[in-house]
Amino acid sequence: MNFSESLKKNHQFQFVYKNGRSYANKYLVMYVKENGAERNRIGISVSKKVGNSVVRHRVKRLVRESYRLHEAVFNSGLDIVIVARTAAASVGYEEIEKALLHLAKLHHVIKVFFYFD
RNA sequence: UGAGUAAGACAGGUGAUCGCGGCUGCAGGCGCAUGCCUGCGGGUGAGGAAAGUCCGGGCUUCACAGGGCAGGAUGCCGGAUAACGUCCGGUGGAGGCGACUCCAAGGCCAGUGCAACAGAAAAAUACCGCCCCGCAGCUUUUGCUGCGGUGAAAGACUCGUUCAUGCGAAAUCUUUCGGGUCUCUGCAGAGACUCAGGCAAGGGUGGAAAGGCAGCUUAAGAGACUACCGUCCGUCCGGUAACGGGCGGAGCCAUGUAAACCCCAUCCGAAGCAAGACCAAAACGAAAGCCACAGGCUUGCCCGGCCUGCUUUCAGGUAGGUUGCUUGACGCGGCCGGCGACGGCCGUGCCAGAUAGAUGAUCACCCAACGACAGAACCCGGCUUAUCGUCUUGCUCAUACA
Repeated sequence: MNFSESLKKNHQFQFVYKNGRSYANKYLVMYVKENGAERNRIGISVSKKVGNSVVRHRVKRLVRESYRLHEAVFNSGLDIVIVARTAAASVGYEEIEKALLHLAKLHHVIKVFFYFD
């Protein structure tokens, strides 16, 4: 991804959980914390409650794809953690995409011109 | 055609756009350099179970003269294999009309233990029952009904067995204790008389009841005896063997359970890729050097010395990185050997190697249908479990036609 890296270490996730703000809807939970850098860092977490290995992997891909396609409209300099909830296992790409953008609006982390879309 | 059975193959496809991990070509940039970054291409990228982690092996490190014990696993026979609890071919048993399927299939006549409940009784017995005997009643010819029908100890004698002590068996006799009936008397007690039972077929209980079934014998019955079947023993033949078949003998010391202890035979050192190997920041440790710099102490000051410090080297080895990491008991094709598992030879191919973990999204078309179970993590051989469906081949049964 052009403008983003991924969060990898457990302590990085824990830092965002403790210090970031969070919003949630039916399918996803989003934590956001400014990191002071130019690039965004994104972490996706899918617990074992969601399903077996294949299901978890698929949800992760859908979330990553949704972010990738809308990467340009996000503000920069953020650490974002997205946690999938159990309901996300049974829905397709479109629902995940809507859920992601909905949470981004709640956080006010997307660029203004997107509101007039 | 239908039903079934066995073995095997596939696991949505094609195109377009955007996107990801290895590999690789070219161009540009950075760097002394192994290389790193960016862009544009090429090619490649999850499974039949990748799963459960239940067995077996390779590989790695540690341990190890040899032997034994303990512990664990396996358990009809022969073979295959690197090895196996797997596979193949047989044997025996169970199921199915059949194709075929299933089997923890060594030993309870080595020992010990257990067998709840039920049932009379669980390895010993007698509840009902069958027969017999005695008494009473009825009938009075058979018969029917009711009640009852002993044990223990010691000694003698006989027989069998033993060299003998002794042990065993059946009948008889004696003594003591005991049971029953009758009589006497004051409830206690005394006296007399008497003591004949047999069978295990059938019923019932149970997972299991002393080989099965038929006959003979009998009062009733019983391997007490007889035929057949079964069991056990011996022997002969066939087979590498498990085992099968024949002949002869023994009336049959006798149930189940060894996924009860146990016995017998065979096998097993431990831990795992977060194994292991290499490079190696920071911090810590050791040694040397330096007052060129800063601070403190020794002093009122200087020199000198010491500590912190700084520089260099070394050691261990953390974070991190590299490697192990995919060419292998490998795939495909052919030939040969073998009933087969499998083995040999030749040709040919390279087919994921990530490290928080790469395969996705959207659109269109095809198919009856947007499709089950499900994601590599060192690598193999198996087993087990999950699974929407599609297809191929062999065989069996039924029906129809010829």
